[in-house]
Amino acid sequence: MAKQAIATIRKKEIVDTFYEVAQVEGIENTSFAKIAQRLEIQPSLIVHYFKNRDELILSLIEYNLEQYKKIFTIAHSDDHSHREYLIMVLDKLFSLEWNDLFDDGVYYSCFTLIFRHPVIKQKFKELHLELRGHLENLISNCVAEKSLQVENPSVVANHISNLMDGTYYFVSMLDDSLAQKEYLEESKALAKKLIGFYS
Amino acid sequence: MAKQAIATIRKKEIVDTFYEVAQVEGIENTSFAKIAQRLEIQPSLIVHYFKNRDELILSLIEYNLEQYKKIFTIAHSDDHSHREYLIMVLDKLFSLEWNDLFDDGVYYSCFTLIFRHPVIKQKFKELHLELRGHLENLISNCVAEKSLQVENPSVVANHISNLMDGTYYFVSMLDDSLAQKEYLEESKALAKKLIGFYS
DNA sequence: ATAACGATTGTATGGACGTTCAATTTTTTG
DNA sequence: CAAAAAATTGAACGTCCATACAATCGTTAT
Repeated sequence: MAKQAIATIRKKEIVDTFYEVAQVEGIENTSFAKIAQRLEIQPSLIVHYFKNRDELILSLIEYNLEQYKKIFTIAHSDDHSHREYLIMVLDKLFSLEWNDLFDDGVYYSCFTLIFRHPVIKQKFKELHLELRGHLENLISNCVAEKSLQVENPSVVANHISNLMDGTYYFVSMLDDSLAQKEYLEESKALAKKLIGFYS
Repeated sequence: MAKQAIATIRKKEIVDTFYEVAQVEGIENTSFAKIAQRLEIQPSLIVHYFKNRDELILSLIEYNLEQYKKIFTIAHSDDHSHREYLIMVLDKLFSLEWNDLFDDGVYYSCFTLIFRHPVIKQKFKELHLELRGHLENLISNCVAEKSLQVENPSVVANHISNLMDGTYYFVSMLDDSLAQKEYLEESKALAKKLIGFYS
């Protein structure tokens, strides 16, 4: 195997394993030693690739944010109108599909780092602004298509995003996934109402 | 001073100092030694009062949740109608006054513990359900008073709460407090709209 | 007044941590 | 095939940590 490939794979392996361990133990309790043990390598090899712990955490965060972003990606086939597409996106946004993409515990743990690390804060901010901009565009498309009447797409995109973020925050405190779904449905209904779509 | 009083004061001192250090260093980097140093006592004295780290963290969380709860407490004088009171509460909920009550960084750090500690999860859940119930009551009072027309106070209380939680989550990524205020205002406007109050 | 008790100190321990560095193995390059 | 470079090992270091424990000091109760 080419060396370049080895380096890339190893780095990915290490970040993945960091993620796995962090899911169970929490980021703050995930050490080089634990990651190395699970990978059956020496801790010093991790240092070889990541130099120090901060760099490793930053990689974890970048991985996390990439995953987060994926929730928005639905193939936009020409079969659908912008309106239909927007509805599909909303259905996905207020579903439990996030769980397949990332672990809430790890995600929120990374998030808390924004309060002490300006660079991380910036990354999170950019991601969220991007997603909100994306949602705004979808709404604007519908307005242009005249399939939707929304006065201020930007504001509505913010409202829906806030609603969504707050709903996930809340349902993460619930153990019953049925109850989670109901709360998500309730919020989704409001989201649709906000764009003037009554289901 | 009575021994009982000393014990109570010391415990409070320790939790307060934990909080202070955690604000700057993060919970995960706040050790017995650091707390002790700031208080000019021996680390072992902390152990004397808290037995182990988990117990200390639990106390921190309880302190945090008490503070959180305070945002809802506004004296309800008889001078105000339920409707006026509700508006006052909403104004407060969507203000930056939370910052005076607790540190967002510490709060979210505590929150992330819900994903690995069922007891903590339960505490957070109860708090939020209580606050949502409280808000629902305020709305119901207005409906009874006939100063508001809301079909389902419970659902609307959830919507407003989700909106609020999501808005704070989002504005914590912003550095500019003016921008924070604008986003909060935007969300507050929707909250008022949701109860049929147009300002 | 003295015995008991809680508050506090001081010291010690063992373990985990991040990181370093030199040595060794494996792969690539010329 | 030899030399260079990268991957990996293994051992070691100093630091900090949570916690244990025995000793002391001060207060309270009898």
